[in-house]
Amino acid sequence: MPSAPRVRFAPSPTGYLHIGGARTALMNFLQARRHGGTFILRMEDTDRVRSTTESVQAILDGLNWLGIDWDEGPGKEGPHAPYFQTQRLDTYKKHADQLIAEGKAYRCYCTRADLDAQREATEKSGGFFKYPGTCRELKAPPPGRREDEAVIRFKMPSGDGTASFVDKALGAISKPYSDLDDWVMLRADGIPLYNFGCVIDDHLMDITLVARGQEHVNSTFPQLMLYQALGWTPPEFAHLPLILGPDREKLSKRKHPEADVMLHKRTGIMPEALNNFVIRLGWSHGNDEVITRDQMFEWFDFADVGTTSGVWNPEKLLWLNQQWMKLLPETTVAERLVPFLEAKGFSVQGDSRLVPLVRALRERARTLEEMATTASLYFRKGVTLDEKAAAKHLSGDSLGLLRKVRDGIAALPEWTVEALDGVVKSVSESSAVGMGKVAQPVRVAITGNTTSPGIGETLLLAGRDEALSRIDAALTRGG
RNA sequence: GUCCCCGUCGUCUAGAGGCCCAGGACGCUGGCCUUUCAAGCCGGUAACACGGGUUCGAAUCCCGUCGGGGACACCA
Repeated sequence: MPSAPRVRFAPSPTGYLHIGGARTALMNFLQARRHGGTFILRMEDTDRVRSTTESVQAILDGLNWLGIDWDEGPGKEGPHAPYFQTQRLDTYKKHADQLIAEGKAYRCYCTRADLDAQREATEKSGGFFKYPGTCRELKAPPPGRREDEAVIRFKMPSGDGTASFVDKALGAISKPYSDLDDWVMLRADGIPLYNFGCVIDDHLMDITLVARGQEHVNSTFPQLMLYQALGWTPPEFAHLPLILGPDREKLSKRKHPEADVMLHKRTGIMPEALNNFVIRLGWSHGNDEVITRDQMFEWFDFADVGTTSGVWNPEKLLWLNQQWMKLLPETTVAERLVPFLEAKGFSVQGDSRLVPLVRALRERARTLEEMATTASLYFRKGVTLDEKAAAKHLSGDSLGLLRKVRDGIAALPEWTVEALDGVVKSVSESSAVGMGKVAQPVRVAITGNTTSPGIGETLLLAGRDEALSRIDAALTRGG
């Protein structure tokens, strides 16, 4: 490979950023960074009915959230602008005209209705439809038809050759010409189809390596034919394994909600974790699991990409997310937690308990959303006691112990985890009972339940006033 | 249906002929730690799809079978 690769991600803006697309983008981005190359973002917005500007924005937002930065593309006009295919129409026309002039493409006047009928008939009889070349040798429009109504088709080379290429991920792949047909390059309105726009742009943008999902391996063959017809050297290709849903079918927007990158943001997954998870689907570096961005830059190479499709594993994503919550600075996690708490109606901006909260809860939550849910307990006024827990821990001798703890902590000049724990410990010792016997009633009084961080932390998190008031309420209730 | 690609624990994977009666991770599970719950630590569970070759030797190479996925548009 040339020393400075130029790679690209070319999504079609017909919806949100898909998880598979995000991984393709990530890998291309990493490849560029690792080898000092350039990463280009190009919008293949040639599907007139489905492409929307909202989708363009959604894709940009998704990439930004994941920290995947492009060097050339929307908002970063470079030497190969524009980066929207619908703004490059005259370029496509020029090349199409050239191909027609050279006899390598031709105008086709067949109507869609005719073609559809033929296709249906062929398929009904069990075959697979190939364009029969009806208009291949036409010199002029049929009677009553005009040139500007025609689509332009690529003329496949005749004979029994074989198209082949060496894929960086899959190895040698080939397909006989006889399996290919004369495909449409340009619609009558001048808007290109995928195989045409893609090749023209990849070449003009000096792309050296095309890395895309495996669903594109078959379209590589007609594209190769086009490079040949144009006299251009094709780039290298790397076809990445697919990401499958739990049903083992290709992750799709329609059937799999987890295909939406931003859904994960909303459920409290962090970008570090999502990138980490997704890069490990189809690629690995020895036994490494938690991988930082810098390590990705250092290690990633398309040569190490696998060949087998991977199934989406939500459990592992969750595990990775927790690993990342423990790895990232507490303050960073705290900042990210704020919106989730605000969504629950708590204004916590600047609250001094945020960082201690993260410290206590990140070992007990796998997502920011989960952490926020648990954290709500400490921002609310009062608490609802779980009946079973209260019956067990807020009765009899326990209440006496709880009272002693209350008196001890109320007398504390300053609330710190150490001081608070110290009170519980001394009550346990002076009363000659185990720590659990003392801590559990306090825990139930504060959280309403039997599980929480360490008892000192729990008290601190609740805050002096709220903690005392909850204990009083428990004492009152218990008689 | 045709073509293309793929096939190691339930899942993600290591493995590029002997280091593998197959290693790691998630999950599940036993234990330790412990004021609860986690986290952490230690241990367990579980796989080379099948059949033929090639070779002194195959998870690794070849062929076949079976299985899975993908592509077959004036979508990308």
